[in-house]
Amino acid sequence: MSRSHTRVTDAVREEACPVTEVLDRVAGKWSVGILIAAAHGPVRFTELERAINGISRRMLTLTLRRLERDGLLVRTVHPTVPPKVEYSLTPMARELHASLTGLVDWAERHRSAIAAARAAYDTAAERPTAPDPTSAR
Amino acid sequence: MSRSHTRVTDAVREEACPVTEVLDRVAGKWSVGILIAAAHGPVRFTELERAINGISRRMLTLTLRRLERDGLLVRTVHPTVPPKVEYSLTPMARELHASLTGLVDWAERHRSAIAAARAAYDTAAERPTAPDPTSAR
DNA sequence: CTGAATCCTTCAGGATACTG
DNA sequence: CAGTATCCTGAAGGATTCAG
Repeated sequence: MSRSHTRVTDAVREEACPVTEVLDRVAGKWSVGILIAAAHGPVRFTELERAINGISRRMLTLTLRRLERDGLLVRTVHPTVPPKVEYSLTPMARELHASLTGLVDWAERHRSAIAAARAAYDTAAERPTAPDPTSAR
Repeated sequence: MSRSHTRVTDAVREEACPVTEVLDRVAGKWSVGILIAAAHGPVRFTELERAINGISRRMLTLTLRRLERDGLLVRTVHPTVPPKVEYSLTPMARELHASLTGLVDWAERHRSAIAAARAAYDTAAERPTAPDPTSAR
């Protein structure tokens, strides 16, 4: 390991602009979903599992751990049988909520526009050299 | 390929909640950086390359293409020598700007708190069974 | 109910070199 | 200047199984 491959890269990843830093911890495919789902009060593991729609048990656990590690979630274990674990947002995470919903809101508003742009772009890409329909059939 | 591996998964990825959709296009390590950098007017390729700090030429190109494809950036080629290409935000992307800066702002405010939380979490993890120093040495 | 462990595939992304 | 092409590695994430 460390075959002169991660030298400057390491420094950049660790030190780089805050931009990268933000996304690095909200970057997961499920982080935002979980944060939003947990916004309206403590949520149980299974609740999240069913609320998120498509998440695997593994990824739920992993993402929860990461969010907990970064101080965005607090994990409360109720020593009962069966076990009951609740996750809630920290104050820090609550501050993030506005931006997050802003993001989701934006996505919903422009969902179709984006799909259209995508389709248009892809269609154009399939016609590398056909900008002149005047000449043919 | 397609060994009954991506069936339900596909449907989920394509159709799933808007949450996943948002992040899927802002998810890249550099997308947000580029969007913010381009917020204050048309930006040239090289300008971005030097502004972003750490991005490779390849990733810059790829990310630009993806953002263009999703209708967040417009690419304007000035047929000059040497070539000059400018990227600017679409109105749609401008609406996103507030949330994005909100995110970055949040990150800067809590950068140290997150680092601390992380350190604390990791430290705790290294002491699986030592919550009681009253009993020993 | 709430995970942890293992295996495996895909893909983002870095390094490097070449081009119109 | 503004890319494109190729190679390669690590990390993300899905499926599945085992456990307290």
